[in-house]
Amino acid sequence: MPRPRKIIVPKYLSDDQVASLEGKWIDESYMKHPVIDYNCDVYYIDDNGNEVLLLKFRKNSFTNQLLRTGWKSYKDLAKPSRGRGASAGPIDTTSIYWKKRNIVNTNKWSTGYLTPTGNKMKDDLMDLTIIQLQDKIKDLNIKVNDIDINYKDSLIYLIIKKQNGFSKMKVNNQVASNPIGYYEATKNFADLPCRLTHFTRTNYQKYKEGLPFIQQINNMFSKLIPDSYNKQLERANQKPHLKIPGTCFSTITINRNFRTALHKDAGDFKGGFGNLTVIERGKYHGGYTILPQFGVAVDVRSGDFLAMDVHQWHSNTPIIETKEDRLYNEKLDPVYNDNPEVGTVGLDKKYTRLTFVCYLREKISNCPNQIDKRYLEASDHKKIV
DNA sequence: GCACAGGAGGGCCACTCCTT
DNA sequence: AAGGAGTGGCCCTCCTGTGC
Repeated sequence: MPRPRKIIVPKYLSDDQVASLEGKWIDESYMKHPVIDYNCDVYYIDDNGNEVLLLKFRKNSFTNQLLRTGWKSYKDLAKPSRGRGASAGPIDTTSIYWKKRNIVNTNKWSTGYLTPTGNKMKDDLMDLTIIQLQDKIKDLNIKVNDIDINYKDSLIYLIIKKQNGFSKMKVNNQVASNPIGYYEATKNFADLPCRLTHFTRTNYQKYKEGLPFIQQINNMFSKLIPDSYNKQLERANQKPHLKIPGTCFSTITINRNFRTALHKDAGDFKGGFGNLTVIERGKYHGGYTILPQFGVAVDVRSGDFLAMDVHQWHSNTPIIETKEDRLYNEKLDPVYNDNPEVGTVGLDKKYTRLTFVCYLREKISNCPNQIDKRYLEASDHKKIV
């Protein structure tokens, strides 16, 4: 195998410029270099003029047998989620998912919505005349500006808001993406301890069966970037009961047909690298992993390995089905039976692009050394304990 | 440089409806 | 009756911006 190519890139966008693109779609126009689809190490020049490793990419890093293992074990584990933040992209008000709902307080990639009670209020208020609505506004002591007072819609929403018909929670576009493996304590909704995530526990067999695939991701990381690997392994070994066996990872994010908008990964070990691979079925083009600040993009395909600094802004270019791709994909035996009416982004497609991002969650190291065993083992489909 | 306020983030599960 | 799938609510903590 030829020596991997080395590329050194400047920052084409300032930190502020790239940050302002958070949550936005990034396309191939941000590429300043031809797409990387060969073995390659990319370094960037930081603000002090130092060469810093940005990514290492290696083609065909998995045997077909391991890819089959990964596919079989994990193809169904990319559960739809409304909480992926900026990476889920701007709220697409025309999408199947949002057209079914009444959304409010929409801002960039997150939005509120009318609760079922709010929807009911809306139906009832629609029947009123503007005069009746204005009276209601006065009765309820709602402040209203000179413009809104003349618009039925505005008045209706003001009344619903006043009567608590807005969701308290904000959500993002629904995409097929969720964490598998271990998670630190969460004290917001429920008081959950450090644990194996519930979805991992209810799919425990599949999770276990796929581990040889995950361990190969680990091995690639170890081989390519030994310094960072050892740092991360040492950190992971502080909580051996909360790491994926035979790896330096706590957690894997599994995505299906998920084109991410611009984001930085949150929650992972600051000194670590994100380790990424893809398993695909059917045909598509694009979906490059792009770092727009540095003008580079990588075409990560089935069985390729990418280690990258996920604390830099990154995204995916559009995933395209050409006419030929579509004809081919139409003839594939279906392996999923998703209901496209639900509107989870990407699940209407016949091709499959599974991505695996393996990392160590930063706060795992704050977890206690003793954890109730029930949070760390297989579960039936009932309550968490 | 600090205190404070306000907003954003977010995994799990109860509930409903439907299928077997 | 038991399950799967879809839907939407739970509310604390962290982060960021602002004003002193």
